[in-house]
Amino acid sequence: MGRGKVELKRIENPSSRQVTFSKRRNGLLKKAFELSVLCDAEVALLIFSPTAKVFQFASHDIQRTIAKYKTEVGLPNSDDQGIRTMEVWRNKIDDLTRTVHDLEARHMHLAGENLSALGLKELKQLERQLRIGVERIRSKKRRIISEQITYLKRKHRELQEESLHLQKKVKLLEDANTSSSMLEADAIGTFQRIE
Amino acid sequence: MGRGKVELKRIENPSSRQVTFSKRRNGLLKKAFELSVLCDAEVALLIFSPTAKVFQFASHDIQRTIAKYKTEVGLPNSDDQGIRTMEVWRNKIDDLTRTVHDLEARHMHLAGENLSALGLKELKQLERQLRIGVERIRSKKRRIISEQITYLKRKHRELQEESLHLQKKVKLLEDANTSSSMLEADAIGTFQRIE
DNA sequence: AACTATTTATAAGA
DNA sequence: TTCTTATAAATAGTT
Repeated sequence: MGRGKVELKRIENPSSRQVTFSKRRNGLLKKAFELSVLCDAEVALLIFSPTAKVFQFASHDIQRTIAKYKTEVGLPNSDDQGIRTMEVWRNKIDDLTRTVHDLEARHMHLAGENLSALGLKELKQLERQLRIGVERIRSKKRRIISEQITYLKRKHRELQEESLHLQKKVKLLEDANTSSSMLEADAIGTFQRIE
Repeated sequence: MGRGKVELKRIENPSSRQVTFSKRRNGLLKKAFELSVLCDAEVALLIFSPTAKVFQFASHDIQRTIAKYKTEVGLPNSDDQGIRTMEVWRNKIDDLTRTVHDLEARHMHLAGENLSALGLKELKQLERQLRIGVERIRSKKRRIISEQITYLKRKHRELQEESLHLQKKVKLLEDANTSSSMLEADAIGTFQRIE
């Protein structure tokens, strides 16, 4: 409808494409509106220009129309999917929360708090657990201490030996000093290096 | 465009409304298509007939177009909101997971396992904690046991008294039996009730 | 943005 | 629904 027939393909000339877009967009919006009025239809029309501008017509609330469409078409309505995902996550959170509560309760029990709900049997078991724990910790402590003692003894021995060695050296140097004072500087240098 | 001009208002005659809907719907869909091709535009068109039938045209993926529209218009894009909610939940899950790990580690320590990473200081503190726990548990145990003993003693006393009482009753009945056999049935009834 | 020659859409009728 | 056709409306190309 115009002076010439147009081929159904992208208009290459950018400016005439822009003009045509503007004209036809208005026509389309108008016709969408007319359809909705004349025929009592629910219409939603979204147009993005190539330059990413948005134009829209909606005879009713567009959110609702879109939601209705999604339900109607029965696509994996992203909302539904979201709800399912949410449920999975909620379950995960519930699980974790329960685990945390359990652990906190156990922890309190082990700390000897909040024992009111426990019976004699549970208390006995708990005590046994704690005694085992204490024993293990003591044994670990003993091992650490014994290792430290071993280490310190060895260190002590080494230091003693070194001390002895130095003593000898000092003696030697003192002897040398009495016979020749030329060696003194050198000897002191050696001493410092060792220290 | 037609034999007569039409007023822009709902067509009252249902059948002609239906006909007009059908014709104009096709026209609209066609024009939407043409716009998208000629002008390289992204177009989405949703039409619900009054009878709730859906018709649609979309030049691109309609879900994406809708999402794009929502973002563009800056409405509380349900996707974005969902993503934000998800992030909050993810953080919650991370927090809980960390808490669980911490608690499990503490628990293992209290059980005297996995002590390798701990130093002498931590071990001492741990031992102290456990000793306190053990002491509290023992005290609780003692209290329970003492309560049980008290209860059992009382019960024992009560039973002794009851037993004595019954013995007396039996004696009484035996005495009565020798003097009058008319009372026997009644007496047995009483006995059973008490038991 | 306006104009106008043409094409296109469609109302009414069959 | 579909086809036909007269006519309204839209719009391509021009100014």
